[in-house]
This record gives sequence, structure tokens and C-alpha cells, in this order.
Amino acid sequence: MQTGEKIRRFYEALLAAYGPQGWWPADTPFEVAVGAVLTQNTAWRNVERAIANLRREGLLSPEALARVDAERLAACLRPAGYFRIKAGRLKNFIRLLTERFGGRLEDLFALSTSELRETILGVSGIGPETADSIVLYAAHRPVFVVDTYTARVLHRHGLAEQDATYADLQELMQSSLPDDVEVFQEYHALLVAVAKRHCKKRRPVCPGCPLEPFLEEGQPVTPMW
DNA sequence: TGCCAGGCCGGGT
DNA sequence: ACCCGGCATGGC
Repeated sequence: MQTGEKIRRFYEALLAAYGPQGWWPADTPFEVAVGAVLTQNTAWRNVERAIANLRREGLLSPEALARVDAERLAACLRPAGYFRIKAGRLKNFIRLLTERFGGRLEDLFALSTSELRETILGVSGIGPETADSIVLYAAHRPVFVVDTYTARVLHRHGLAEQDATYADLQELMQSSLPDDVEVFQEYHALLVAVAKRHCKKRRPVCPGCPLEPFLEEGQPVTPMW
């Protein structure tokens, strides 16, 4: 079976098993962007605490974040780890938003998809995954978000090489799937869901991984767990 | 008690 | 063009 078809079957199996994930877990596009920066190499539970702090302090807006001093911001971000670094990164993003787009996310999102991605990538502290998370889940543009889970799951199922780059994996997913925002949103979320349960880091393979049968020709795309 | 969590930067080869 | 140390809290 072609890799592309396996990737599509994989999606059907995951969706049948877990159902729609409804990502991103945030109330507004702006909160998606904030969360995307805060969740860099960090458990989401800890990000939630930091966002709760920001909300309690009335800092969940571009205007408030533009004004707040770095020290107070960092204090709010403490539970999310790397809190001084992330305070600076958030400030960098807010500076772009304020100085070039009047603090209006809608104006930033008025750019074409590729311009939008490149503009966000230009912020120091925002790399490909963070940028693509914002583009896909806040701006609702069809760009696939690659993360460590994506790489691990694809590699363990023989769908990608271990040394595949971010761009390699993104191209693989986008060329295998319909150009559909909702599919990209769900697929990424489903990969996170399945990796957390069946694809732990220290384990070199996934013995008895329940997804393996669905990658074989002729097998029903129906989960058994 | 280490290892891991929805990365990324900057300096060095 | 890669490679690596650093950044940090919280859960298991």
C-alpha cells in the first residue's frame, strides 16, 4: 500500500476510535496564539495554569500584554516553565501585532496563508510548529502542524524516516490529504491523543499497537479498542 | 528519582 | 547546513 493511502487510513481509524477532538482547547483565536507559545516543550496542564493566571490578571489581550512589564508577565507564566524565555517570546509576538497590525489579530490574519506563516515565523521565539499552530487553529488556514508526536508515530509505523525534517513531514501529510482545514485540525489532535496512550518515547516500538492492523490492505478501517 | 512534556534560539563547528 | 547547551515547572 502507498504511504499516502496508509496515512489516510490511519486518519479514519483514529477518528473512529477517538472521535473528533475539537482542538484547539481555547476560547478565542488570541488565546490559541498565546497557548501555542506557552506549550512549547511543555505539558498542556501547565499551560492551562499560566493562562488562568493571565486571565485573572486581566492580561489576555494584545493591549494588556503590550503594557505589562516583563517581570509581572513572567510571574504569571511560571507554571508553564521556561517562564522568562516565554515572557520574552510572547512580548515579541505582541510587538509584531501592535506595531504592524494595530494590535488586531484580524488584520494579521488578512494576509495570504504563506505571507501569514512567514510573518509569524519572523518573530524570534516562534518556530515552525508554533507558527503553524496559530495559522491552522487560530487563522483556520490549511497548514499541517507537525510535532514530536507526529514524527514519532509516523516513524514507528514505517511511514517516515527517523531523520525526516519538519518540512519533509509537513509535505508528506499535506500531499497525502485533502486540502481541508478541519481534516488537518483533527488529524494533528488525534495524533497527539494516540501518541500519549500508545507511543511513549522510551519505547523503541509500539508492541501490539492497536493501529497497526488498519494499515494493511483489505483490513476494515474499524478500530477494535 | 529521573524522565518526559504539543520547541526554539544562539553560538559553535 | 547541522549540532548542542540552555531554558524550567509539574506529573508520574
